[in-house]
Amino acid sequence: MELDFKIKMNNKLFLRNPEETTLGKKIVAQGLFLINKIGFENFTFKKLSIEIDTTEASIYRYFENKHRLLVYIITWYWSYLEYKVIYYLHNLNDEKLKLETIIKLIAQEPTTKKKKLEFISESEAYKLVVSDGSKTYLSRNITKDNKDRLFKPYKDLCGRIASVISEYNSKYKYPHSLASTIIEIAHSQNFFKKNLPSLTDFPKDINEKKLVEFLNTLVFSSLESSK
Amino acid sequence: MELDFKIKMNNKLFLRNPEETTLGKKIVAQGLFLINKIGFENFTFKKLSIEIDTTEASIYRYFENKHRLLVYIITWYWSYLEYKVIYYLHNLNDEKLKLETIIKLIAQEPTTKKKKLEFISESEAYKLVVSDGSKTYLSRNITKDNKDRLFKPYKDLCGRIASVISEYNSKYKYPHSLASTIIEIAHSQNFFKKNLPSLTDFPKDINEKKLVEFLNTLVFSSLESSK
DNA sequence: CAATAATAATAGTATTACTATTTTTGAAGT
DNA sequence: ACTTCAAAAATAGTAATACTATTATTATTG
Repeated sequence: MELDFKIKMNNKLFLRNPEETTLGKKIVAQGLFLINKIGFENFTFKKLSIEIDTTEASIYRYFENKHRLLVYIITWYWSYLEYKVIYYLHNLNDEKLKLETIIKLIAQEPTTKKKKLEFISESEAYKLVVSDGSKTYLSRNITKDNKDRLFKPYKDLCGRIASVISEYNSKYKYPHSLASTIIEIAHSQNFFKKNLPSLTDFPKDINEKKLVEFLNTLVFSSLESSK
Repeated sequence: MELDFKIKMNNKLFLRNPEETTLGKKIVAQGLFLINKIGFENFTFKKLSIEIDTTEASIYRYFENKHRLLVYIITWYWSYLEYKVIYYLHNLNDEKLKLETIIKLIAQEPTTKKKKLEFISESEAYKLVVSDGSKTYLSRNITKDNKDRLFKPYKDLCGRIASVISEYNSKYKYPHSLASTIIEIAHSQNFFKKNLPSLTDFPKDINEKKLVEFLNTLVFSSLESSK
């Protein structure tokens, strides 16, 4: 697959654009690894600064706080995923196949490939989305963050999925809710599968096939019944 | 409604049982209000101690940290909700009606009534579940917390709902995933409705009627299609 | 009513989350 | 090559947070 595009990040997210310097890229890329390793709650700029051999204050010159770094990475992932959706849907004409493709893209953990252009690892970003993605909006700053348009990539992705849903069945009344439901459930079921398996019916070791099947039933029977 | 029961809390949750003392009950009840007011991230035992006119150290004698207090309240809510489910399903024979009742109980914010026996406010607990409920398990302690059986009430509730699902349609392959999906989506859609309305199709001011309808379609069309 | 156990308050400490100030680096002009 | 000056990063802080050890107070029992 060749994805050739440039993700434009919201500049409210950072104090200094991390893409522009070696240190900035290191903060984001290694920050992502460290958060996944020790958990967002335990993650501090101090620990990251030791890891990448710089100082706390230098990191603060790029990001206001660790929450903004989290939103930066998660937001990047939503934009990246939207591009992937555009790319994979490009040649498809069947609306059902389009939705099935979207569900797979959201629910399946990407296999690690050596990143080329991007300094952010896709598979690490997917892990972070599953374990900490909802923390971006489950915060007291949500009103301000929303005004700063930080959730635009997530809304754009939902909006795009909602359009495909409406094309499949224009009578269906809840395309946006169904779109956000697909995303949220794909991630929460993946999380439960790994950590609280009794809340699911998926075997822990196996891949996401059953989850994809579960989501397909959920989505298509809803959309069929209201045709 | 008369619910007459005693919720038995897991004693791994606290260092000293808060139900046994006036101070303990104040910590939980007022803690819940304060978390809802300022947000879990901004909440500290110091701030709570000022609010209820005691000291930080006294609160630490009851709860190891603020995360445990959060889990205490959320866990209490799951147990309370399971009792409510038992109570409301008691006289029902129709399986469809049972599931519809469950969906309503989960999705509708309870109207505040003066609590009698319980020192925890049900409607405040519901608000907390919507905004911070998932933070109980989205933490690095999940493996240890799970071993301490902290998520038992949530699992029990899901298990009970899964049973009703299986009774309605014994062929359906994902009763547990569907049960946890109902709970997670009811709360995340309620949260989005309030904070990021473009991710839903529900008008902000109106009650949960449309959300209930959305969930009903989702659940029953899935269950019908695989009969 | 003294002994002792339970409870809570005082007074700490280490870490976290930042910020102000100083130093270093590196490019531009002379 | 050498100064100038601005950008970048490091040093050295501070206030708040998340706890803990110690001391004091209160309640209970022999």
